[in-house]
Amino acid sequence: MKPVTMRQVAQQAGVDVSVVSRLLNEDPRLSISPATRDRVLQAITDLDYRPNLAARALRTNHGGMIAFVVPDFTSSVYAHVISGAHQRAQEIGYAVVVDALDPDLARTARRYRARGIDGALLAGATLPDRDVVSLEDLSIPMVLLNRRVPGLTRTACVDYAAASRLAIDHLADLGHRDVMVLSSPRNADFTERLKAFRSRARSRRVTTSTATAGGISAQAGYDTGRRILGGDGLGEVTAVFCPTLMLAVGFLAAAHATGVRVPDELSVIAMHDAEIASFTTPALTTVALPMAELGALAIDHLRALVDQRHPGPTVVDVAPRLEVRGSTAPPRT
Amino acid sequence: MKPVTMRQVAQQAGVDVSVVSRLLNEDPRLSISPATRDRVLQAITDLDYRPNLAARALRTNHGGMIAFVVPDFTSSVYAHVISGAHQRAQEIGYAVVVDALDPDLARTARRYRARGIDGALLAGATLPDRDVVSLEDLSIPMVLLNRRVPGLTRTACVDYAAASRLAIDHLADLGHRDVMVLSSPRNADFTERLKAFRSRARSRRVTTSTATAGGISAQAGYDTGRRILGGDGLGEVTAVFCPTLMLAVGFLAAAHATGVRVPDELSVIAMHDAEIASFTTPALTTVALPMAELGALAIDHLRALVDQRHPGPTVVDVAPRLEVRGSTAPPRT
DNA sequence: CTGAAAGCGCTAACAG
DNA sequence: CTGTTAGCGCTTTCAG
Repeated sequence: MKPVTMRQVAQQAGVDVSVVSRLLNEDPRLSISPATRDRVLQAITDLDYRPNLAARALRTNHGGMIAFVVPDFTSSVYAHVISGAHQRAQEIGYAVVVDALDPDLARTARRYRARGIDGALLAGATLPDRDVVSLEDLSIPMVLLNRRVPGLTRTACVDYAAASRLAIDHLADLGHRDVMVLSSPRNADFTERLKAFRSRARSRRVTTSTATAGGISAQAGYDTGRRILGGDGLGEVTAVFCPTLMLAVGFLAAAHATGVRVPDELSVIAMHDAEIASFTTPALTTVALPMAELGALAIDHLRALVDQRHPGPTVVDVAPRLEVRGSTAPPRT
Repeated sequence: MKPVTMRQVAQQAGVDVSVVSRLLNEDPRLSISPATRDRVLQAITDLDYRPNLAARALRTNHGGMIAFVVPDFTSSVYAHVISGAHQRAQEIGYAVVVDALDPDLARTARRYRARGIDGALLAGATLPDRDVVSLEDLSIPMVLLNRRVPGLTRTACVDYAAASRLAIDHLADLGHRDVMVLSSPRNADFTERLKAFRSRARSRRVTTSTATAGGISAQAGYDTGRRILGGDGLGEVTAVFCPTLMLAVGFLAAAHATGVRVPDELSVIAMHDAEIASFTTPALTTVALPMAELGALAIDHLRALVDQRHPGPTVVDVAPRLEVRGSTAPPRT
């Protein structure tokens, strides 16, 4: 009934617990005879022994857990990130705790410390810059996801520059010269991708204008769409870039509602890809980003910090991919 | 730098650690003078003391964590459940670990036990019945989500009977007499809602037929839609019931692709609601279910088990709600 | 009403 | 190459 302890393993193998412990932790300066080693290993499997992590944590201040912190569980943006993170964490023996974002990071870090959580991945799109720059002196390491802040190395990002290149090049190649981008002041992680987008636009001699949306939801996209398409405001604009998938879904619905035909009158392209993009009408052209890899690499980054190493900023090395579907076409002449 | 220990608190307050401990744990047979009590409480806040949960776990075999186990992180079905579960867990001082489903529940339970995870919530739609019935004799308690198995009390479900009543009544009131339901053999949790749906249909004298889909994804819905709508197979059917939202999204796209007009020629209604339902064309009529409450009540159920109590099956008491949108209308005469 | 003391299962420094 | 030992921070029984 009660779980097997290391003591029992040692007894069964006829050695001391310290031998078992050092074998399990691969202590480099342990030289063990193959015979006893085998006996210990045998005992471990025979008894189906599992180390008690609470005891280990008590001893080492090292609980073998990382936290994944999100501002909102219901926004599915991070599903793929967490999936990749979980898988990698599992491989290196860490468990993943999910938690809601508390703006007081110092307090959060202390809470985690007391729980045996060794580090945290932060989906901190809504945090003010000033809270984020002081990530270095928290009581546990934290890595910021998909957002860059000057002077901060504790970040892991996908390659928004490459993604923006893909999006702009696609539009420019189709002949678009005037693109509107949706923005959201509340989402600090947009700055990254919008900056990259605008910069690439300049080099392709594409003019960009900006419309402000009230968030990242489909509703925000819809409202913005109604506002823009409802008036006479489109002007020379022949394409719209949405920095988020749901924003594009809402925008598309607004286009439908106002009778603006996509892609005949207006092209729409979104950053990020998910199943839903294939099932809107028209299906959405998107730039697919390697979010699972982001999660995995963020775990590696965090683990390095936990092990007292000092990695530079992580940028995911898997290339973004353009998914051309029905929402983009050459502009009407 | 190092976290404050109970020792320091005791020292500061001029008492023994055991007093602090018993105060913190609200030991019933501790009578403490208000004066010392206050001194201790003061010391705790002054030093910003936080109990070391690893130490407590070691002592009590009780880590203050629960696991939320899903077959797949990227399917967003459980976002609201986990949100409600997390909130409730937080309120009672539990942390939530997320994990991927491993069909070997006994092994999982032992792994969790070694980690200080006190119990688990199981999104076990894909588990065979035989694995699920023996939930009672695992080394930690587990509660099955949204699925009922005869003889098993460790479940927490929303009220699919009420939800089905809502769906059928809506269709029947509109005048539909012949409804097709989408099913999926791989998803054992469908049986519950489909049974409820068919039973209510009988009492409203609505005929039901069944089409088998290959899963719960939009792609599955699309493929099924193409198969059904592409042929000459609709017959007398004037409405389709989808037991999952994404299935309906895909089905709608198939209707569009095959030129079947929704809701003029065919009504579509889905179980479960999410933002996307408002932004399809036409917008989807759905039955919204209280998934966050399900999460919260599942936590309560699990906590009762952890505390050695024996609750009966949990059924969420918040009523489902019909969200009438554009995808349902009276049948064409 | 409060203190002393043992020990949960494990790690790591040191001794043999 | 292996054993001894001293705790990590907390809970809990038993004495005062």
